[in-house]
Amino acid sequence: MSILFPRSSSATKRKRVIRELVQGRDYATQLKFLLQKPIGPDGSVSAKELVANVLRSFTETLSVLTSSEVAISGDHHRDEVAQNLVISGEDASQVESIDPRSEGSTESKKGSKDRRGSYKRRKTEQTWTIVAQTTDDNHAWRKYGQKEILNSQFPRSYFRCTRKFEQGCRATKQVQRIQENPDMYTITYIGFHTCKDTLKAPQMVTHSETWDSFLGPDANDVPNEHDSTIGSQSLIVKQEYPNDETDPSDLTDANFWSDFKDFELSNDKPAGLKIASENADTVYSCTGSRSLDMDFGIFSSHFCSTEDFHFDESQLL
DNA sequence: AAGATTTGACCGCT
DNA sequence: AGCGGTCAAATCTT
Repeated sequence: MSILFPRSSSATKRKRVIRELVQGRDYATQLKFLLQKPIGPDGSVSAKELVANVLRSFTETLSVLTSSEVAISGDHHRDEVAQNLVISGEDASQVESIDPRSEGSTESKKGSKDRRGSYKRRKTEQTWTIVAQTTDDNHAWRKYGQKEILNSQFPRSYFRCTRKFEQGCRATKQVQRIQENPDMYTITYIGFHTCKDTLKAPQMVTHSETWDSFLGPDANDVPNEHDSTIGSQSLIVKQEYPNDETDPSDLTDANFWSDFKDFELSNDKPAGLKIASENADTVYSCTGSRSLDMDFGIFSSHFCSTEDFHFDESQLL
């Protein structure tokens, strides 16, 4: 990979660029919010598209910048970045689609120590975290572990997709009660669902049962096209790109999260243009630069109106 | 009986 | 060394 920013000289410059871009995008997000309020059935569409393009432009730039940051870091710094950014091309060590144990297991695993624990950590997997009142997210999960966590009063539970072995779905999540507020859970999703979860998790999120209710009455500005395709069918289409092939109509994550900001804005927040509230009931943060097309189902029904999203841009800096 | 959960063991990573 | 993620046998639930 090529190095776009010489590390020593341009590090601060790079940060500045990113900061400015982030800021600019936030402004565009706010503008978008303003535009969509007095929405005329026909009038504001082009303006919205314009703003969406601005947003996308920022997002793309950020994406390029940040991915080059990955390229720069060929050292320990890499891990830190990798937590936050998608690594192009999956780590070869974790591409197993189906757990090798499930079949074969021909090796002598009984006699001596079994092979439990011999796995590759999925460090480069995209992760995102929410704080919510429910752990239910319309996906079928199978609990596979629980751990006491240091300095944490509540244990952390580990779940994998029930389709892991059937379909090689690699999605996992971790759930932990919040110490300060035991009614709430921190839920960390790791990896995307690549399964067709027909039983519990309809990937298709219908408009009426999700965003409408989520957004409230006057949040009719349902995402479309690049702008924000959350919950719309185009997301489902993107399941055709389960890995990292580039989907021309792909959303970048940041675009995606920007749209969640919109939801926050158009939700229960009074006209104030607060993008990320520190005291939000629900914080949403994301790592990874891929679109979240596999998992919109999780947002569909459980983000109650008091919840907020937060895309933590500071992770990029 | 099959699927889900529990729980101690195992092991990668820092 | 020890934390945390995963495994898998035992147990529970449906």
